[in-house]
Amino acid sequence: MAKLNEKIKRTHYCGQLRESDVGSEVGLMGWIQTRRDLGGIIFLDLRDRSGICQVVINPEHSEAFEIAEEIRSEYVVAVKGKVALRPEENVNPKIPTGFVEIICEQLVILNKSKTPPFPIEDNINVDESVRLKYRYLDLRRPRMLNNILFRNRVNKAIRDFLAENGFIEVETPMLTRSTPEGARDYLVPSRVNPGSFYALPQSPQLFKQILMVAGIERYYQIARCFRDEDLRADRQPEFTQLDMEMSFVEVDDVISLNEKLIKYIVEQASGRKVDIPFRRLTYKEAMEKYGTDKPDLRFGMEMVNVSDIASQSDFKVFADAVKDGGIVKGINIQKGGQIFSRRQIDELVEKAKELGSKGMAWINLTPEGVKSPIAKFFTEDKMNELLVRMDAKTNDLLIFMADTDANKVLSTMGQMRLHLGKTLGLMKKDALEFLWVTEFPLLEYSEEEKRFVAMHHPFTSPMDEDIPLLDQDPSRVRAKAYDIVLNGTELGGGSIRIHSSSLQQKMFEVLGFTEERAKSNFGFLLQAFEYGTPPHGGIAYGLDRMVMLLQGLDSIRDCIAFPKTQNAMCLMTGAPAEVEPRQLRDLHLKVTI
RNA sequence: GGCCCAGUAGUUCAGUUGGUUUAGAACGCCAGCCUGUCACGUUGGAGGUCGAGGGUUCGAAUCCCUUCUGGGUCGCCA
Repeated sequence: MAKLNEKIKRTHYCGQLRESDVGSEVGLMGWIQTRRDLGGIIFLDLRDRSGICQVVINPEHSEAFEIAEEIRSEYVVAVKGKVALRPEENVNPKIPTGFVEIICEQLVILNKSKTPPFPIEDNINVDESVRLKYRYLDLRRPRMLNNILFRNRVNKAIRDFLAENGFIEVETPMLTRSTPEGARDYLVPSRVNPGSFYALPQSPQLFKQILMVAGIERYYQIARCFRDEDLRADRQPEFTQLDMEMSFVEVDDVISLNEKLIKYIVEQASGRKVDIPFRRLTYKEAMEKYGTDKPDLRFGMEMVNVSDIASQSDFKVFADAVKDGGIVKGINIQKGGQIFSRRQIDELVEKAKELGSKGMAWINLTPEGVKSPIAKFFTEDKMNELLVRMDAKTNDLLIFMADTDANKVLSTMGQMRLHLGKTLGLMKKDALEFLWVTEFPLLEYSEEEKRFVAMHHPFTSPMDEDIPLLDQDPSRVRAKAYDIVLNGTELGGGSIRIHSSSLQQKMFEVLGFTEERAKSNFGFLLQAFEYGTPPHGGIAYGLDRMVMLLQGLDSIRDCIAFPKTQNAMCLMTGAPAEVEPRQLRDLHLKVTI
């Protein structure tokens, strides 16, 4: 094995060679994708970060030829040779470099490789655990490399845009204090302070607010965050947020700046156009029309409230639901009567029950007239009124759900809408339907804790006109909070914060914090707020999710270089692992299992 | 914590009514031949504690129990 650069200097990247390079003397370095040994002539496909090109070794160069006979997959080699145009009949149109090849003059093996456990190529079907164990090989695959490169472009676009707009990147501590509320913390024992623990940040929330008090005015950070909860395809225990905060802003300022940011990111990283401003829905509208706070707007099928008409029918299920304070909602599946057979409609009814509904009524508006098990309960007038309300046209299929629990109807119907969207192929993967959801409730009642908890977090500002309701009816207070939704997935969320220490104390009061507890957990924030806090607000994005969605991936694991498994383990390093007793002693810890 | 799916050569899988099986195939790997391949071809070869442990049985990859691992999902994720 020769020293690097002893004989060959790298002059080009494999994937960039074109017909215009024909005749030039090049030095290439990379990995062997494949060797095709025809006996009297050997072809090597050489791969580097940029792509693949073919190297030809003729027997005239006996030294190189002997070396080429030894070469195996994933050997690291250096090649010196001349770029030549391939004879017409030997062009490979499948690769960008397929018109040319390197006539090898010198070949050096820089390093050997064991046979990889799986082929380094796209479209492999290999168990993810094998890929994770050999992540360094998995990342060599073009598709994975492309995800990493894409993510890098997203990060660069973020930094370029925010720097251009006066934002300052500030790092905040990873070792911080545990706070109540929210997810389970990852704890780090302190050696110097026996019995005390740091927590890894769930988000830099408090620090970024303090930075506003500090006069930074515009902050951002691509921040690693930690939550010790169970994993999912779109959830890892450590993940990355694009976190930002601005002073002297209201909701619309944050939203409009972020629309420009997202437009810039998508255009720079993907080269795709994005129209702004995005659509907006209030939380209430979203729930009433789509049954969720993160509607997928790639398709319509909005829910329609028909409680008033339904209550006047003789159909007991409808009438009773409304009478007992519930609602009846319908969805018009356009041309559904042509798409769904009677048997498939029955399957939809089954699906509705699976989703938690007591049942599902339907009306099929066939060219011959109304066909429906519930038609007999409606007078002709009421049926017509219902059809008009549902905007029903011939061949449309209308479905209805009713319950005394209005929220249950909304959520079940919302899930049914998603099921229909999926079944009917309406969720186009390449669509980008951004949406702001605004005016979230400030609080929600926790049955488990028998008290109000913050829906977003305890520092979210109520809407000015709702502040009086804090005392009267906390459940009705709306917040200056907003979520950004993409294709039915929550991309990020934020709010205008409370900047008055008295309002903040009031908020803790409503949340049932004693004064001592508020002081001990958040005293530093309350104290900071007493020293001239500017009005401020911000937003945080799940960056892994953003990359996943923009790249059309099914899991954030595919855009994280070294992700963890569902058991929160790293199959490559074996983390987490036991430690030496000495380390535990230093930390004053005793393991009890 | 609950539910569901999957663990058999390096990889992807077949084999599961318990016994003609010495557990097969493809790709990969190794060796020979081959001067225009690019899924090279061709001839031959090696390679397995059937995830682990226990049980039932004359006999277990196959049935039962426990457990581990990977994935999905509900709970959880301010």
